[in-house]
Amino acid sequence: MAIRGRRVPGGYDPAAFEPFAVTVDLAVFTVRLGRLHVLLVERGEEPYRGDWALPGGFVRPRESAGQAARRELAEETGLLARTAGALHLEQLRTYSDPDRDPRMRVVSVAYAALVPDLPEPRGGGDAARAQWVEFGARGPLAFDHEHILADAYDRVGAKLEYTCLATAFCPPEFTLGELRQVYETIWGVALDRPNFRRKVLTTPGFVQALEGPPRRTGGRGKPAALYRAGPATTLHPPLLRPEGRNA
Amino acid sequence: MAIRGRRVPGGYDPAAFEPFAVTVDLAVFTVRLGRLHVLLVERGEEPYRGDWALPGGFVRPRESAGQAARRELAEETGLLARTAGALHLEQLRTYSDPDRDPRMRVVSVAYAALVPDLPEPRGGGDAARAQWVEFGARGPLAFDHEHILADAYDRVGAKLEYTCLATAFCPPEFTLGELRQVYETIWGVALDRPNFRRKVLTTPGFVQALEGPPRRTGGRGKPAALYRAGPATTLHPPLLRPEGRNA
DNA sequence: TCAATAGTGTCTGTGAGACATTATTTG
DNA sequence: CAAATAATGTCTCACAGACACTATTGA
Repeated sequence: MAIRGRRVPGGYDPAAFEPFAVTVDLAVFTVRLGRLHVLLVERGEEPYRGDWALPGGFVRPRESAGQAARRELAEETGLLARTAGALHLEQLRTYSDPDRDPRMRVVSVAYAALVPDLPEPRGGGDAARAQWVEFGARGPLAFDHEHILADAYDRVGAKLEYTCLATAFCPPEFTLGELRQVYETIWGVALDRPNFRRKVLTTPGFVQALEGPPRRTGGRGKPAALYRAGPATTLHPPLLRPEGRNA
Repeated sequence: MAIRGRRVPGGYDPAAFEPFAVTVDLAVFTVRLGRLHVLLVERGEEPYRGDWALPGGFVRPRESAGQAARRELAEETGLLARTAGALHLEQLRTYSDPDRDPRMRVVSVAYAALVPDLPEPRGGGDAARAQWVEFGARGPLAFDHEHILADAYDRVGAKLEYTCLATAFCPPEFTLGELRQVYETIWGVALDRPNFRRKVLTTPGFVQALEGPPRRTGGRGKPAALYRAGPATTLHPPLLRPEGRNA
């Protein structure tokens, strides 16, 4: 209560306060084969040895939490830093319960990241790197990571409604069917195809039709036109999910 | 990179990491006389001596950031802890730039609080307590607090659209005119009175009409019916501000 | 009286939900 | 052929914006 406070005069003494460790935890989502997946690591040490956990690590002395999150994301996915730098990363919130880590006082800044379907993250040659795990398929995670992951999932679902975030799950060129599948997968509902198409195409800047009439098939039916993500970042009006959200 | 990491085997050593201080900063808003106000303190020490800053303080060893924010809110407003406990407090985001405080490494978890028009915060008898300052009336704040305050303002404006948050700015019993003034003050736009009334009254659970026909005047015109905040927390569909939001 | 606010009612345009229908591919 | 997906079109209802109008107070 000395440094920023206005009640205790005199200087400040950093050593007077028990040190906090500051970490970042990442909830990295992708859509694979119509299923939502999360990047997880298996813990090799106590506590929670053998359990799954969110990837993460310490914030270094000269970096911000956002920089630490981006660095960890690049390390865990095995992507080049430049590629990882283009991915969507969003600060979720900070978890600071005094007992969230039994070893010491750790405050963790959680981030959510959305990536298109990437190759299996096995770049560095290190063992025990992160793996894609289907959302909800693995039991409780270590520490309070189950809680963080649930918060991240809620946030992502909510942001799909009023932002163009869904394109972050898609490759650079995608069909409207793939984009719709992102919504359906994350929200867990079926959307009316014609209405979805109308909504997306009439929202200025959401997607851009690719000029050359290339078409790509997603399996059986008629080939679909390709689109790119547009310049817009928010949706007006929003694309609300069918039954009112907000549990 | 030892504690949570899976690459460096062996135990962990807290002393190996430069200690971080963790603080909370509060952006406390209220509406007074149709103007948005923020709770600020004048700094009595270097750096930024004499500048205005957001109230805040250190997270103590055995409390979470949210508990610290609530404690600071009670201290700065001079309210009883029980009263402050009922106020709306929301974690905004965490600010962690390595150079945000020139003295040491401080990571700050920012909170936004919305309170009805309170008496001037002069409870404790201490000097240099927080004061209500009209939003935008004071020059740049100390540290990165100008940035935090701008983020808080954006967040509050956005949350008015899809939550029942506006009632947090009102006393327990309020008129629809007062509620509308909250929106107009924060959004900085004039709203159509009949349409606002229709929207609020047809949103289930937003407000509850008080039975006895008590009425209260807000100055000149016809007395208005009184309402209480309803049980709902979110608005479906949202109450969007006139010109598309999202700067 | 006027000015200001509360409250009611009406019209209209936008947009979303619920379809039907056609087109184009694979098995 | 059937099945699956893409794409277009149509109808309807809900709801928000833009008013007009009445009611009730204070100056």
